[in-house]
Amino acid sequence: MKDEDGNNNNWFSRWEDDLPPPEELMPLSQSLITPDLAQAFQIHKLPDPPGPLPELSELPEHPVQLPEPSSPPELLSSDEPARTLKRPRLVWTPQLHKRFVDAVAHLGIKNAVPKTIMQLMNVDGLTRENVASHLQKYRLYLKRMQGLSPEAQGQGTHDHLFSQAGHHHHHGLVHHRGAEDVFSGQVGLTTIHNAHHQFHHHHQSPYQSQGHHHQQHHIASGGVGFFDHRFLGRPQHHQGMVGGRVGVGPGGVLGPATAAAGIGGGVVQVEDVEGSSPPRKVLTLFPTADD
DNA sequence: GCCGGAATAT
DNA sequence: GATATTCCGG
Repeated sequence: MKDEDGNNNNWFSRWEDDLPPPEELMPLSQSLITPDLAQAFQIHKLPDPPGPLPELSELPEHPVQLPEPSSPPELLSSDEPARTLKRPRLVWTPQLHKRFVDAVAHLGIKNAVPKTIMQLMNVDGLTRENVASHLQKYRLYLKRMQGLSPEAQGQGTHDHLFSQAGHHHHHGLVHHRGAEDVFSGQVGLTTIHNAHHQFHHHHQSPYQSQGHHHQQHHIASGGVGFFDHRFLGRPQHHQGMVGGRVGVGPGGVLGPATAAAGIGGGVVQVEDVEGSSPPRKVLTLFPTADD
């Protein structure tokens, strides 16, 4: 136990120092235990044992996987479907939310319905109900945005991310009123250009390989023109029933079923990045891997 | 019966 | 407050 007072502590002392800022990177497999459980046990952070902890730098290309509970603490026979088990609450991490927003943006308002969004998001284990619930909240968020000055919108002075991703624990003098630190995705920061389907990222898709559906959208930020009108009238382009079934019905603890959908179509996303004198833009293919 | 959306519950 | 579940109309 040599402690050199400063920076030569063992991992135990500095394990959280090494944690990259949430804004930097965030593994898509965040909850090792269910939020409920964590809450019930009043666990806020779970010190990962010194072992193979989720690699932050090893983000796979895209097939997003929802963290699945290995199994409820209770007994779970290896052959019991346990169709009465409840799946843990979904935690909408910024990454997931971004996928959601991207999906919604790419679908027209006409197609931006739970099922379609869910399919586009292509997240393993994500249910239609999950999306529906989130969508409901998202719409409320948008509605509140409507009545705000354009400044206030992009002005996400504090781009709060809800979920337990960027937990601040400051209680003091931050009195907010109105909708400031609510949803705040990069909704107001992201510009989506329509691009021709140039790329074809195909990953393993055990379930389906749908063709490409390319939707073109222009989402400008800063303007009051949210994705409102452009939302209101989109040529539909249904891809028909994709057989993408991600696992589990009721309570089915879906394993690491890597359900990936071949999201064809290359929609390029352009976002402004600050930090340098000349703001630069970054292109991202739709099925953002770097989210 | 499936789905979407709002209301309501946890 | 966030997410889930229920309810109801289409």
